[in-house]
Amino acid sequence: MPTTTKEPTYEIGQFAGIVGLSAPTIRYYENQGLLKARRTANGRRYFTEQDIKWVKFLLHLKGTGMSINDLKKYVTWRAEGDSTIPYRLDLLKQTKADFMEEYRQVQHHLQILNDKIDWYEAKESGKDTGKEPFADYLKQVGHEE
Amino acid sequence: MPTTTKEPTYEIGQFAGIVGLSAPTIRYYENQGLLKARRTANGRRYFTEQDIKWVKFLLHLKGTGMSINDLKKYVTWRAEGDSTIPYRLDLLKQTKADFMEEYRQVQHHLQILNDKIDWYEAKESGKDTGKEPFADYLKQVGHEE
DNA sequence: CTACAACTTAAAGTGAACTTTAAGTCAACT
DNA sequence: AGTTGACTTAAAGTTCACTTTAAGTTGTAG
Repeated sequence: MPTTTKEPTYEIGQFAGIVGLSAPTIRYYENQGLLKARRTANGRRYFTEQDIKWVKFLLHLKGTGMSINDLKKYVTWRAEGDSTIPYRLDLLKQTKADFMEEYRQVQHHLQILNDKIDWYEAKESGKDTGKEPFADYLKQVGHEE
Repeated sequence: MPTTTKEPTYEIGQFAGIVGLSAPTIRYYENQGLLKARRTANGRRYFTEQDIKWVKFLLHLKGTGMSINDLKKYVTWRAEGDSTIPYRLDLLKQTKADFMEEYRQVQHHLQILNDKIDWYEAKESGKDTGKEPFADYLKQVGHEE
């Protein structure tokens, strides 16, 4: 008794929905060479579970700051086989380094944003109490660099 | 003995250098209403230490994800006085909420990136030893969502 | 068998945030 | 006084990552 359940396939619309992109974006990615779609006899694209995993992986890389162009490089090298692993590794490491740098800066930006929110909240609550000991506090939180 | 040291002022190029933007970008920001420049008798812009602080603050907000349009709203409300503080606070809080959401996602993306780097490094070091116990490891780190 | 939704293509359009260009004015140095 | 570099403007151009359009084909439900 063959329990060979055939792997499900998806047309572009369904596939797009699953990976959280639009159908045109999927076509765009295919044109950019980031993914390749199988075709039915009538020329319609269809995708597999593997494709879902692949796109999700690409989106993770993209989410760390890799541009479409970076992804293209990666995909091209990947297609060229194991000899390009050092290039791919360098690219990923550089991506990580850039990410970490951005991360640090963004932490600082968040700090300032939080300070400002606190500042406004203190000011608002002060408005209600009628008191205003905020002139000093104001200076204190005056964003020095 | 008057120690009244006059506050230094900067022309657009110097100012741009200090805040880390280009002169055209400063002009662009001024056109967008994000900052206002004083002018000399001859129509040249000049900027003060206050302007430096202001732009740096804007860049911190921008760095947390606020668009030029968001910044415009903020600046407009700010110019309208204390009555708009609730709007400004809402905008900053929403910015923070969006930021935190993005932050969470990006943490996950980084995790995947790190996994992949580890995976490539394991593969590379494996190539040198000649051993290959990586088939299993490979599957383990096969990015499930 | 006829709707109608979902697919196909190539090409043009969009929005965000600048950047570049062109033509001109002005300040500072030798 | 002349050259050079920094400024002035408005407008057009650039880049990125899609999105929209237009015209046509195909699969399915009634």
